Amino acid sequence: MADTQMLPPEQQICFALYSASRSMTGRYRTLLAPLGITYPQYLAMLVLWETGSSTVSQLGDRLQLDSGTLSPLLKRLEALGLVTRGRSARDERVVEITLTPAGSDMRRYAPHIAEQICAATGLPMNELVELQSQIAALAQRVRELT
Amino acid sequence: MADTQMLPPEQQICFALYSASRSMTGRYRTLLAPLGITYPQYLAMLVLWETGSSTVSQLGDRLQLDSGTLSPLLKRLEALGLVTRGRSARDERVVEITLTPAGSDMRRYAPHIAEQICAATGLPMNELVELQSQIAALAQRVRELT
DNA sequence: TGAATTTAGGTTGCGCACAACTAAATCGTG
DNA sequence: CACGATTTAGTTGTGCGCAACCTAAATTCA
Repeated sequence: MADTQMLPPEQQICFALYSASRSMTGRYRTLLAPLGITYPQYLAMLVLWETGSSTVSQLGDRLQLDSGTLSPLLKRLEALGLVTRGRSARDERVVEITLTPAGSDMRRYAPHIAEQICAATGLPMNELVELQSQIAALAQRVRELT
Repeated sequence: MADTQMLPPEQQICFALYSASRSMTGRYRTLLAPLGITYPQYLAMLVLWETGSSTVSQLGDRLQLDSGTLSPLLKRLEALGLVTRGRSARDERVVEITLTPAGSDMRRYAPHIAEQICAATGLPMNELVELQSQIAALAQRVRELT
């Protein structure tokens, strides 16, 4: 267990993740500015483009976010006219988030954004996929420590 | 450029980084709770344990954070009695952040924390180092796109 | 030397994250 | 069926991140 002792932040895995995540989010900030949404809002849109409609807790499961984050975020997407929020008839506890036509239309910009992001990494697609899966596996292992 | 088109968030590199970063920070939250500091505060302490004393902009360069984040963060560390803040005599624009004895003492807990974090990744040290350097390189490439 | 520029740090405002808490609806068991 | 436990969202409060803006001090250089 040689020298985990006092590594500088630059050589620690968590700082690499923290720093890389913020760098990538900054890239998204530029790309998403014309759409008027933030990166976490874009993540919610990605799920909705796939499902058409989701409950708050389904979005929370997909994005690993709780209602304290999602409730105000989804209200902002509603204020932008991209989604509607409404209580389920079957179960009044549940809030269904549904894309509006404007929200669906926005999907047209997604391919261009994804392409720009991949280019920004400077990695070929096969390496990108490999790195992605390693990081996702790491996240899951850490998350599952309760 | 096969299918960057509409991948779900779970298969995108940025979401992996974002999710992994939050998982790891959550782990640090548990480990740092006894010390009463947050992960970003811990990062500042790591730099100060190495240097003894730094200016705000030096900390900003190391951690890639601006004064809008660091100024209030450092005031909180000062309120906790871990650092002192004072204008440089040579250059009145510069604020020097210096460890207090209590701040230096806290260094004793660092090895245990680093060990717990490495264990939480579930990776052997050589793989951890390899992954860290790939992610750090990615972050730097993205950051350097201006 | 004195005006323009640069640099260092701080403030404000907004949007996450997350803990802790609340209210309402539903479920499960006796 | 009753009633306690669980589930679902929302609210509040704190601490980041970051853009935009501000002030003061130092530097440049005409």
